[in-house]
This record gives sequence, C-alpha cells and structure tokens, in this order.
Amino acid sequence: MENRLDLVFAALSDPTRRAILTMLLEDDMAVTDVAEPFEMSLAAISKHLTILTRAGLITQEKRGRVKWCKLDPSALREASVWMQGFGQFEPVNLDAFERFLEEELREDPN
Amino acid sequence: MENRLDLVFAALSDPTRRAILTMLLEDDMAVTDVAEPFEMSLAAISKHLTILTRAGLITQEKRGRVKWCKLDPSALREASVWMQGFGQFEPVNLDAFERFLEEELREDPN
DNA sequence: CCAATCGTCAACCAATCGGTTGAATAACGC
DNA sequence: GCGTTATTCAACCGATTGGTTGACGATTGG
Repeated sequence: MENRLDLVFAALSDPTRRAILTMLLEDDMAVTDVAEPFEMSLAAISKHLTILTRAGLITQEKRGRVKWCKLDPSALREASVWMQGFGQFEPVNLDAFERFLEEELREDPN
Repeated sequence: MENRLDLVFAALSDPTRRAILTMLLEDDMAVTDVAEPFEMSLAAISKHLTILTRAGLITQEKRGRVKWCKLDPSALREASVWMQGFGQFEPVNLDAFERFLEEELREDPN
C-alpha cells in the first residue's frame, strides 16, 4: 500500500539522512566512516542507512566485513519530476545548488 | 533548529497531502471542497492543510467563513534544487510528469 | 433571530520515529 | 585460535504522526 514516493520524501525529511547523501556524493563509504562525523551511535546511523536503502536512495554492498554505501540517484528522479511539475522552474541552477550545499555543510551536522 | 527543507519533505511524504497539492494545481479551493474526495474527517484534512501551510507549500486566506487554499510553489524550488544536484538529470521532462500525475490520480485517493 | 454551514480546537488513540544500550554475528589479521 | 573490528539485532524509551470524536466560535442566508 505504501508508495515509493512516500519512502523517498520521508527519507529526505531527516537532516541526518540528507547529510549522509551529501557525503556519499563525494565518494562511496563504509558504514563506520559514514557514522564518524555524527554525534550519535553507530546503530542509529545503521538504521538511517536502511531507511535510505528502502527508499532506493542508496545501495549497500558487503565486501568482507565492510558494507559499502553508494549513492543511487535514480530514485530521486521520480521525486524530482514530481516536484518540478509544480513550479515551472527555470532550468536547473547548479550554482544555486552548490551554494545551498555549502550552507548546509556549514551547519552543525546534528 | 528545524530546517525548512525538513518541513517540505515531511509534508510531501504523505500521499493525502500530495493529492491535495495536485488538486490545488487545478484551482484554488475551500477547505470543505478539498476534503470532499477523501474518506476521512474534515478535521483530519484541516490538519493536513496546516502542515502544508507551515511547510510553505500552500497559503490560506479566509474570506467570510470560507478559507481558500492556494498552491504556493515557491517552497518547492529550494527542495527541487536540492534534489536535482544529485542526479545530473536531463532537462525536465514534463511528459513524464503528466504520465505520473495521471497514474497517481488513477489510484484510490486513500 | 436562528438554524445551518465552515472550519478549528482539544482530548484521545494506536502506530511509527529517532534515538539509546547491550548482546550477537561475521570477518579480519596476527 | 583469538582478540579486534564492522555491522546488525533486540528491547526499550519518549516524542511525533495521522487519525478519530465532540464541542466550539464565526459567519451566513432566509
């Protein structure tokens, strides 16, 4: 009964999870390394990662004892298309995005 | 402490609220008329509308005893910009959006 | 004036969320 | 083999969510 879009937007509504996605934009990461900058338990981050996985925003692959997290932007497409239909926004302004990211990274990640 | 983006994405994560936004895409509506197609109480819809208002996705203006709800896509911009940065998506495909909307409208609104 | 309409408020409920801790499982390196 | 590292699981917690119902305040039309 639950829509894919429900999962994607719910996953994006948490700042910790958005920060994780931003980190993964740089590079794939192991769970422990994802957790490092946050002031919360590894278990909590592990939960966030399964939420992101269920939403299809990341994929996780286990190699040895390390589980690698990789951004999967395909799930964002659907949501992005949905949103854009409302705004008749001008073509994507990547500069604005860069500025936004900087601002968000400047904030306390908790 | 709560980010605007938190509110926007949380508001969008509920299918009832997305359906309301889609309805408002057609035209401004009174609260009672918004509630009509849904199988839930007026009070519940009223709550959904305040959540959408707090997120900045709609505005509400009271004229007489009728409160008019109006789509306000500006809040979507920020979120849309955020999302697009992840995907390097091709230019907005409005056809895809139309198809998506049709599909969503075809579903049982509850 | 008065009944009906529009919408919110308040109290309540079960379910989910975001976090914790401690134990468990699995793979590594020496 | 054994301690160490990587990650999840399970139980628990308080707060929030999405819904209900019933009462309420405001505005309307006849």
